[in-house]
Amino acid sequence: MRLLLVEDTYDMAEAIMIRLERAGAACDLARTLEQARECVAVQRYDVIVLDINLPDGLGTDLLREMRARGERTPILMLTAEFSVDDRVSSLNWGADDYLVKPFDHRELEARVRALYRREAGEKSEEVALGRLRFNPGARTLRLDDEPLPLTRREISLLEVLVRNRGKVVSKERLFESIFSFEETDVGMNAVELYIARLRKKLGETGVRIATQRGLGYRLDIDG
Amino acid sequence: MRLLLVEDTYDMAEAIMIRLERAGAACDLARTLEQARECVAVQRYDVIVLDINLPDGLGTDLLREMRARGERTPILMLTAEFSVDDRVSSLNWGADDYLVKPFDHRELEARVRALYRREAGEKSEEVALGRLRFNPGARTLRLDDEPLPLTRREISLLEVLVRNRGKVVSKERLFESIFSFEETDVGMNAVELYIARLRKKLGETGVRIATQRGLGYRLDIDG
DNA sequence: GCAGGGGTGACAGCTTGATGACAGTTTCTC
DNA sequence: GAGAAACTGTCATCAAGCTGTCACCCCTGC
Repeated sequence: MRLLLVEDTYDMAEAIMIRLERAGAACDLARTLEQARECVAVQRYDVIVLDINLPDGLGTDLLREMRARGERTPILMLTAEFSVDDRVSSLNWGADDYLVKPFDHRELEARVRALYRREAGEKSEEVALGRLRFNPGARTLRLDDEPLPLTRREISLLEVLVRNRGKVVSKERLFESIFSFEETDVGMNAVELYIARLRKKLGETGVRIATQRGLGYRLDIDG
Repeated sequence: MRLLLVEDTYDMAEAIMIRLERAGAACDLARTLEQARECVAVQRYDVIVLDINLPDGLGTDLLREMRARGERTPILMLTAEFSVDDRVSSLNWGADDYLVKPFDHRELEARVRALYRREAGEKSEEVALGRLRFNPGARTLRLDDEPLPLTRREISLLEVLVRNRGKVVSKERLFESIFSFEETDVGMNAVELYIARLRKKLGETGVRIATQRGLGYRLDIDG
């Protein structure tokens, strides 16, 4: 999941970043509205977490601009205190959810995940893949009820492939979903590496990753 | 698709070229207005991507010249920052679209493709060819829902034939749509080769490539 | 039957992807 | 906090697939 966090206070931003990254998101941070605009122009995000109070304007401005352009990226607003005004105007302008600070981090994680899931139209959290069952929220994979341990990166990769199972996903797209701008010096070879590692772990489970030369990879399920 | 990119900054040009070429376009690069004029004089393009700020003038000058000559080649303008002036004058002078830098590369790809498609008057992205379905954007071909893998060149060739299905396309025209000036040392035999390879892959799918001796090739659909 | 364009198999060079080994880093455990 | 274990990403090497040339054959229309 590629995520943009727009939040100016250092401590808050840091805390949220750490949590979301641990939860497997490739997470970019913007400290100002201006930075956020640049990020949004260059990168497509799965979810945006947007603070309302920013040094150079209101988060709702960005929200409004994006919706005016027809961008439907799920956006979760953060508001410093419970303000009926903020809430009403946010939802009016097309925010998908909002959260009042201070909040429980697990709450934020759950809501972000819900937005991400809703975007893909998945109803339940767990996805059945032949003999495998994948739970992106809990970040677990099981083979016939037996846990099959994967690392953070492997799960991030698998998550994108599962969301697009049966369809080809380009290597660039996979890269963007796994690595944030901060990790931009990572080579494209890393994607190939994790594909290889995933393949090895998936083994003969009936789930395969097919290579489409020059186009990308596709997750196929036997039977 | 034969495309001209007019862009002076090296990195930007490089990045765009790589993307568009991977997307199957035969892509010429002009670093100056002067170079661009030469290209346009010599070669017919399907789409032109034109930066406004160039070392020896404004992209809008070229736009104006071409429109004055009655050339209707789809042109997408690139502008360094959001300037209402640029936008208004570009669209006034007959630009077909514009994009503000920085942008998401997929956005550029999608817009270029939209212009190309519009030029041919295609409404939807996917084209039905008997039992085959061809999606030039995703660059996929399917036979009864089964993917039929083609290589980059094969798809580029097929794309031109499909756009002109039922009509004869000259070998020179096919050559120009597949190879850019940089690949000009490639022999005309290469077109024949790819025709042969395409024929082999198409097999008995009801889509045939007929040879019109001395004139070119024509894509026919049975039934 | 002959001239010239077109078709095609074989091949060599190149690009892209796969993978083992390794070193730096983080995380876990005691 | 020290040591161990696991995770990450780079590099080098290997394998597979794509590309375009060549050579040679086959048609087709005179």
